[in-house]
This record gives sequence, C-alpha cells and structure tokens, in this order.
Amino acid sequence: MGDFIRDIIDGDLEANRQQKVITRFPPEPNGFLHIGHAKSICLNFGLALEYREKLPDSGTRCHLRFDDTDPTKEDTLFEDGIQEDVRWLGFNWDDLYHASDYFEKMYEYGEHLITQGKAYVCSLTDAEIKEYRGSVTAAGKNSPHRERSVEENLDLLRRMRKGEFKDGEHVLRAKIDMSNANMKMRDPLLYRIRHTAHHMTGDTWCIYPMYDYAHPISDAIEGITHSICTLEFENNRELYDWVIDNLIEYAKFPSRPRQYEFARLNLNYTVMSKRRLLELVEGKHVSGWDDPRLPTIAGMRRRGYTPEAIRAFCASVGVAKANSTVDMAQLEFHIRDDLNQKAPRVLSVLKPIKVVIDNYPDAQVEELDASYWPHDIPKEGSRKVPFCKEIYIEQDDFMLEPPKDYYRLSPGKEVRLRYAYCITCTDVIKDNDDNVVEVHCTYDPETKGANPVGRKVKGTIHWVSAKHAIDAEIRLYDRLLSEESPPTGKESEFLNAINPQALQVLTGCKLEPSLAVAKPGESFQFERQGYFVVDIKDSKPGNLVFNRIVTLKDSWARSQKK
RNA sequence: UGGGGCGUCGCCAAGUGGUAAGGCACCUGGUUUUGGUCCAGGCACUCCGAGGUUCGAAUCCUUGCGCCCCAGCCA
Repeated sequence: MGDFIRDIIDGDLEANRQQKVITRFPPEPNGFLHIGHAKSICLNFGLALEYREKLPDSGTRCHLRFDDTDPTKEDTLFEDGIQEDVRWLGFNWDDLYHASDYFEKMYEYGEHLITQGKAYVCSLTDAEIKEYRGSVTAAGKNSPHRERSVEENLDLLRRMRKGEFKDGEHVLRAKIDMSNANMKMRDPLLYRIRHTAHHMTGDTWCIYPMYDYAHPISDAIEGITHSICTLEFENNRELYDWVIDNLIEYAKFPSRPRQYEFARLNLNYTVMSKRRLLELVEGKHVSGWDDPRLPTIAGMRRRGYTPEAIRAFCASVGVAKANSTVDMAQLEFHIRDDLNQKAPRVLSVLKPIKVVIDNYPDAQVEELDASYWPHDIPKEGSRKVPFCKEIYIEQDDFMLEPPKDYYRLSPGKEVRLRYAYCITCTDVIKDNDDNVVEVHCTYDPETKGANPVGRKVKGTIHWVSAKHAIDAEIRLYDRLLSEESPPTGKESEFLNAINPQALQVLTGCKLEPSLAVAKPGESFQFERQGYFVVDIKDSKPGNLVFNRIVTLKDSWARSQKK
C-alpha cells in the first residue's frame, strides 16, 4: 500500500538523505478532532509504526505536538480531549510536546534574525500592514520601518517582550520581499503582541510567534524529518524553508525537515470545518461535541464506530494530492465490515406489533437456544431466548396486502420465527381507524429448529417474547445532512441542509431479556436491523438507551424504492 | 490579471513510454433459519479537451479548458 509520501520517504532512505523517519501530529488545542484529523493521525503515526518495523533502533517515531501559539483560542480542556481521541484511535505518541516548549528558543532566533538583517520590528497598524501587502495581482510596498537599524530592532523587540507596548502596536516581521508573487513571502509576521495568559506558559510571555515561524522551528528542534500537512499550506512551504534555511546554521537543528502536503479528507452528507462544527454545537443543533451525528472522533465513538473501522477506512481512502470528497457509504462499509466480526447477534423489535399464536399452550414458555453468531462467523457462544404464546414482531414484517416478492408475514402466509417455529397468519384485529393492532397466527410444532416438510418457507423474521421483553429507548441515527454537500453559501445556510431524520428517538422498543445486562459501549447486531451500541452517557440499568451505529445493508428496502 | 497545486469509472485511487490495479457504490446469479455475511460474474477500447513526438502515450512536448489554495497581528 503505497502513496506519494511513502515514495518520498523511501527515496530519502535509499539515497541516505535520512536514516530514520520522525513525524508529528500537530493539532491546535482549540477544538475537537474529527475524522479528517483521523486521516492525518493514521498517516503520521502509521508512518512511524511502519518504518520503525523496517528500521528498528533507528529512532523512528511520531510526536504529538500541540501547536499552541495563539493563547486567545487555546485551552487545556481541548488538549485532554485530543489526547483521549488519539489514544482511542489506537495510537501512542513517542513524545508529547508543545510549540510553547520552544518559545524561549524562538525568541532567541528572532533576535538572531534581526542581527542578520533578516527581520525587523514593524509599527504599522493592522490596516496599514494589510494595505502595504498589496494583492495577488499587485506587488506590495515596503514598510517605512523596514530599514530600522539592528540596534533599534533589538531594542524594540526586547521592549515588546517586556510588555512595554500594547497589543497591535508592533510586530516582528521577516525581511523578505514585498513584491514576491507568493503572498506568504511579503515580509510575513513572525511575532505579535498579545497581553493574554497562555494555558501552558501563563503570563511569562506577552508576545507570541505566528504559525509560519513556530512550526518549522518546532519541527526542526524535534528532529522531524517529514513534516506532513494539508494542501492549503503549499504556499507556506517556501516560508517554512526560508525560516529553517536562515536558522539552521545558528541553531544547529538535529534535522532539516521537509514539508509535504496531502489532500485533507472530505466526506459527503456532513460538515467537517471547525467553524461549522462549532456552530452546530453552540447553536444547540446537536447535543454537544460528542453528538453521534457529528463526524467528530468523540461523536463517532459515542455512535459506536470502532477505531479499527475508522483506521481501515482511512487506509482505504489513500493519500494523494487531489481534492476529493469520499462517499459516506465507504465509511459505513468499513463500520459494517468490522462489526460483522465483532457484534453478537440478538433479537430486538424496534416498532412492535403484537402477535398471538392461538394454538400455542397459554402458559407454556420454552427456552430456545440461540447462537450469538451466524454460521459464517467462527465464534462460539449462545444464550436462551424465551418463547411463549404472545410475541412482538416488527411492524415492517407484516403487511395486509403485500407485493408479490414480499416474503414476510401477511394473511394466509407462513414465515419462520428465527430460532423458533414457523407461523401462519390466520387473522388480524384492527382498531377503529382500520389499523392492524394484533395479528393472530398458528404455529407448526414440527418446525422447531427444523425445516417444514413438503413446503418451503422463504422468510425468517425476528421477534421477542411479549411477556419477557425488556423496554428500551433506541436512538436511530442517520446522516447529518440530507444533501451530499452543504450549501456553499455563506453564513449559516448549511443549517438548512440538516437532515431532520438524522436523529429519531424510539421508546418502548422491545429487547430480548439477555440485553438487560448490556454494558455501556457494548455493541450488538440487532438481527435484520443493524448494529447498535449501548449509549455511554445516557444508558442506565433498567433504563437502557441504544444508539444505532449503522443499518445493515437492505436489498429489500432498496428494491422497494425503485 | 500574479503565484502555488490538481484533473484516470457515480465516489476514492493505482499507474512514472509498452498497450487502464484495487476498494466503495451499482447490476446478475448462487448459498443462507439475518432480503446480513459469503461466493461467482458484470461494470473506463479509455485516462479534462485539441494538436504533436513515437513502432507504441494516461504517462513526453505544445496549447487550450476546468477546479482548489494564497491578500488573518488564525492554524
């Protein structure tokens, strides 16, 4: 399984440009991780795992580094969440760092750049800086402070650090080229003044480095060999190289990292941007960052997605440079593929309708043996399910006037009750509005665990004993949006695309009694319905709450749609 | 109108001059006490378009076209 990044690494190793591979996952602790981050996590940590195997004892590793250079947005709370998510995905960082660990070094390098004539303190206002920068088609013009002496620059920077100026009064800038075709190279800002406490460094600093300055330095200090980021940073690479090239001799970095960019993950029927996720959460359109409708790691965890499935999905989408949007069906495939092997089968009726088996002895109860696994899953284990005269079946499994190829229950027709008997519908009871409220059947005692002789019964449906069933709340989750891609329009327009069916709460669902002891986070396949997980937050013994992880593929439903 | 990228099946994605991998989705059929799984088969004479080079091109050249990113004291 190769991709252009692995090709580059292989090339570096073969040419002996590198003897090891050191990567890093560098989230900013200002929000929660989503599946797009999962792709990056799998790439960066996966690379370290793979190459450590090929190059044992080489020092190959992957760091988790919090890119905490903007104290106005970042928080320890987010760091905790991020660490939990990375670990849950199944990865362990070899070292944990903060960009803020290097603030002192970065400052020192800033002074060095000044002494080299490569940086200067600029005192233009916010608006002036923007104006002087020019545009994509027009060159910018030099700041009037561009030729300040080294002494003046040093003095100003030191006083900036001491806190002698207000926010925005001065900035430190790289002296590069105000007419560069690459906007990122037009004397980019290196430091800005922020009289704001930092969650790691407290009030030690009132000047903070910008991403384009902090990132290459952090990478170089940590000995990162391959600094992998997303496509939108392609323009920043030239600046990344500039920073390192102008500091590497002085700083004696342990590596000369190179930045490579890959396409970020996009998924249809959902939103991935921090801004939109935040809007959903703060606007109470979802219950929180871990709402199972969200593509956040926390949301997917609560939804019942497994780390293995998410990793397999990330591996399946590949790593390339073309902007792309992966079909949600591909993610769902991997969820089912994983759960098929892991989730024991049980019987649950979501939308019950009562069935009375008229010729079954009134007080009789049979304990039927039911395997947790289908014949094709090589696992052992079974439980007893009680069977008696009154049971519940799924409303969808009964039809008064069925289409020709419907092979569930309908008047005069026979179906198999999974693990139990074949029953034939003999009568229905309707309410005043003509709705079927009860179905009457007879059973064939000869069909217990055996096929009827002389006839074929095509359909098998699930059921649960009315007397023994336990009640539960079941939350049916579906795709967040009802449209493939959110409206491109500005503002909150995407909110209109929210799928009203993304969450459907069902109460009074009937579960087989063995589920009474199901533990939070435990997942099951409810036969013929889908995969469900006991909600980790709201489920309580005696008050069970299940989340639907994903439905089973349903070729019947699909054929009916046509 | 500047610069940086990208364009291969409905969606991802291999391919790097030798005659279009694979996965998802979809369609057929088989197995089946889950209309699940599994199994067998189908699904790009064509690689954004047009020229050209070559015995031979998705791969090289030329030239169009389309899409994404860059003008935060965000990352």
